[in-house]
Amino acid sequence: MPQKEVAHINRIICVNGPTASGKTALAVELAKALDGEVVSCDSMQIYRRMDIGTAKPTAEEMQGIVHHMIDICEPTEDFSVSRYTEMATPIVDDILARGKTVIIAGGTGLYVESLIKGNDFAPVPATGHRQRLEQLLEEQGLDALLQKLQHIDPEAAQRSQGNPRRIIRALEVWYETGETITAHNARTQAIPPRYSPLWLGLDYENRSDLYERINKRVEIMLEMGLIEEIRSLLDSGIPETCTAMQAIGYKEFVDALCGRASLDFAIAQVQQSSRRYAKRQLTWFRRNETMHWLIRHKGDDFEEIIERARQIAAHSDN
RNA sequence: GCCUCUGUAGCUCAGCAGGUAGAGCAGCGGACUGAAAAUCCGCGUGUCGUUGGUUCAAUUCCGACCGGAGGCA
Repeated sequence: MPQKEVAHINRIICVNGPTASGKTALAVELAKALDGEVVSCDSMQIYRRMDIGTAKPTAEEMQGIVHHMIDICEPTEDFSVSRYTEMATPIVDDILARGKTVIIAGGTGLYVESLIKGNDFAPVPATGHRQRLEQLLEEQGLDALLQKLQHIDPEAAQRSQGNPRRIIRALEVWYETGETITAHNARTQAIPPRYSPLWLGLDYENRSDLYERINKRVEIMLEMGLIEEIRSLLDSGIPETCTAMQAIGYKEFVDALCGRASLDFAIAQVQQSSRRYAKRQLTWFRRNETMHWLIRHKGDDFEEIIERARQIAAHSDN
């Protein structure tokens, strides 16, 4: 088990917030101001050739700042939080060792949290348990699985009501490791966090302004050639069923390309899914009591946001 | 111009043989330890178009008016 040390205070800054709130730009500005490198924390920007729809920063937007954890795997690969932390942790440590600031930027709450806390995950060797459980779900339904879990780990059963993913995962952990997921979580949560970052959160004062930006951004993605990007992914043999293609802005346009939906319908769907996603992201980040929120207003001057972020970074010693 | 249908939540609509109303979607809130852009849980007050009338009581019945759809001329 890796030894956990709390890194030097304020050498790590997390930039979080909902999609389209300005994380990418703020991260780059902070990196420029604080001699930093950016570690992306986004579950979809990891995939190569999925650039437009994931709002991956362009070379121009990066302004020469080094970005990590982007374009690290193929769209056909299975990825996971576990792989994310395994890859990102040594990168963070290396940046710190070189005396630079780490800017962890992204909207995938589970990934950031796991990286910061240093979570370790119950291993899942490829013994086929998950496949077997998924088949059971097909054949016998969710209640059958829930009953099994009820005997093994009543607490997890209680928490997972109606949620097939969680129920299967909880059972899987038990069959693979002989430890319940509840016990595993309790054990790992007792370990102190690996890092102690400064948390910065971006949000809009009015939800409707955020949503306007999200809607607009979908249109911009189309102008940038999102449809062509998706078509070329499909042409190169990426199956539309793989996890990467379930990303918002991909699955909907795949439907349109295959004639299962009109383009207008797909656009509306992408916008709506993005809005809901933004809401879920906010739910995740809002529970972080140590988050310093940078509240944006419609048509605000982003320079001011950057300046306030710099101020907080300079004065913070939490 | 006449006739018929219609006007109930942001949208699509249900309902009330008279006792001030409820679904789906949208929206909002929440959860989250190996798919997380995933997966799941919770939340339904709105001048029942306006205005008169009948009635103890009208969103519900009757009239007029104002919107919308269709038909006949």
